[in-house]
Amino acid sequence: MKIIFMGTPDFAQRSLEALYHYGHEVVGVFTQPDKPKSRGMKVTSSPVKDLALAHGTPVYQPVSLRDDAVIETLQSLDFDLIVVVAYGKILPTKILDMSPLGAINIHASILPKYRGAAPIQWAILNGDQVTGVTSMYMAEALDAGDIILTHDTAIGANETSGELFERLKEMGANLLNETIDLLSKGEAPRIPQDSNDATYAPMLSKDMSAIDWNTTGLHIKCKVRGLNPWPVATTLFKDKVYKIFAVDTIQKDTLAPPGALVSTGKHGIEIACLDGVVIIKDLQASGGKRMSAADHLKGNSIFN
RNA sequence: CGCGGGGUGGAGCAGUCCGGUAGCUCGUUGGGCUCAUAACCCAAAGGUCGGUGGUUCAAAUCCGCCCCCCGCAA
Repeated sequence: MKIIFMGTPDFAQRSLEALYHYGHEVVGVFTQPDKPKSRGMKVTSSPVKDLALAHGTPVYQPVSLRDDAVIETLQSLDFDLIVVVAYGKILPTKILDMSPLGAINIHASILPKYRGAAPIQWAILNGDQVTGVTSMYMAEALDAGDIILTHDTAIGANETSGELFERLKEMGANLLNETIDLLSKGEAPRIPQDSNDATYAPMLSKDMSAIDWNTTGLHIKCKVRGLNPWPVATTLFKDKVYKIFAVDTIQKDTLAPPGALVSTGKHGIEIACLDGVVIIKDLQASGGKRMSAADHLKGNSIFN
């Protein structure tokens, strides 16, 4: 099948890789423009672009899709289907209508739950035990198109957003392949979403990093897992900010008020919360490297 | 040239401003104590102080250049 692929981050890259792997003809790739990034503000290209170039596929990086030049580009390409995975731009209906077999999208949740930018993280933040990936026909509204297929998976009790990301990336790529199979046979179902069940997963931000110790241990653990690897849960201790990468809840009675230090040891740093004690196992002080709580305690006595 | 922090025995840190025998906590090894121990006591091994050039009688420390790691901002 002749496909135009639109995507940007590594999650999308994996799906593009699957398209190449299964022998589809990728006639063009759209991805976000190169941007100055990270230390030194070096101009960086997206993972999708890198892979496309490695395969000799033409790459297009329009700033806006509402541009006649984009329409002309698409008209010049011979394709059957548009596949969108984490592109980061809204596709105008004008473009959706140009595709003979339509446009499909891979989304990292079981729709209609968690429409939006950060479905993986919100599934963990909310303490869900199951999530998955969905393929759908694209519609005008955000992630509201008719569903084609879904695959679900259990979320591990200690799984972080980063780890779940890696797994769903694989599942998404496989789901894409199955979906295209069905489409090419004309057997793809079209199941409307019930918008009444829809929930939204907005982009995460640094503003939500601070841990509120006046909540339950389970809640705190979900937050730490969900915000790892970005933006990472943080806490203020003696006027210094610490990034918290991993915690566990333990059964322990304490008279210490939420947020207070209970004890330290090889196993970690124990902090009181609303319903017990949370043990910090992996952290990073400002300006420092990430390390285990035990290592941190060796040269930093502030917790003692 | 976006802003800032840092590279010191295996690990985490101090010492750098005000050059002059490299220190702390943990770990490792050996020994001791103990019914016993991840606890305690004693001892030992282990570092060209990121690299390089310079200043100096003398550089972890001052100056130049380079490499690597981290945070912010995007």
